[in-house]
Amino acid sequence: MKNTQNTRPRNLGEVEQMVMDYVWSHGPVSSEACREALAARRPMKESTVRTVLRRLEAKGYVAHEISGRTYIYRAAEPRQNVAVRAVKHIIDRFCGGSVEQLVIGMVDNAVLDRRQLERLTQKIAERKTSQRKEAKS
Amino acid sequence: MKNTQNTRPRNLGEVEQMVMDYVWSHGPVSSEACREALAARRPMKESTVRTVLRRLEAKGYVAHEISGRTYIYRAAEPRQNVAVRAVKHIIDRFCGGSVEQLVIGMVDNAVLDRRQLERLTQKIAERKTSQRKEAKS
DNA sequence: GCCCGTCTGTTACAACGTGTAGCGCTACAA
DNA sequence: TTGTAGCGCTACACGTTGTAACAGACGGGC
Repeated sequence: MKNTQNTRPRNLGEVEQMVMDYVWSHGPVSSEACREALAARRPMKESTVRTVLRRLEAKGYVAHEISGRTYIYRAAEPRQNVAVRAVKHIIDRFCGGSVEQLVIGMVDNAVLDRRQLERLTQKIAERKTSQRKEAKS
Repeated sequence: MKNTQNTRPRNLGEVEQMVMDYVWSHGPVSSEACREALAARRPMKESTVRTVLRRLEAKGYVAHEISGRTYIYRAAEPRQNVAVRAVKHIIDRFCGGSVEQLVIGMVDNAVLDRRQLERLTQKIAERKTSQRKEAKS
């Protein structure tokens, strides 16, 4: 419904990931701001950053608005959504859609423990009731 | 502890994925058997399949044993483990390790519903008690 | 013992993704 | 008007993946 860009949830490269992390953490940024912020860990020319940002936009990860003459990039989607989609993809790919097997595996691998799961179940129960209106995707 | 091959959980390509799916579904296979099985959906030369299999082995996804003169490939790890590791990776990368946010997001995105989660909590409770012996990685 | 078919190892190559960046054009400020 | 900040376009090197040919080795039948 909003898949204007690409159909495949392509992974991000290392630099792309770094940039996205920054955009997600600190709201809207200009390419220069971004470059400066990452300069310590990864020195890049400004044009490099811009290219990355542009590619990220092509992939649908960010969108830009223009402030004066400067492009201000902001995340198109919150981090969490991307994570969820990525996980969904994994589930489809590896588990044939069975989330259960995955979650069980997560518990077995100590990624998730029972206590967390219980808390989650609760939190989710709340959410669920407060938003059961929309059921179409 | 057994990371003899690579450190990064590189993604599989499309064909690699298909091959892995086959290996995971049907136990140990020869490259020829694999080729034949996938021929319908994707015709490939036998040498192509072999290359893919060899690369998968280099990546640590499969291992081979020799039967006569033929290489028999088998999955090095069950599907589920790979899925879990992939998810773990996503969690680290996107959620700063917070599984909760992710799972909540999954529910919000209808990837997981409360009923499933409840069932899971139960199943997991069982598992947990029947294996609390091992706590080391 | 020799030849053949079968399997494997090696090598190649094109397409694509990603990191990195230069160049030139435009528009605003002095 | 001219300098300069900021953007689009283009390029290129490198690694990954899909695809495959070719050559060497080995085991079996004649």
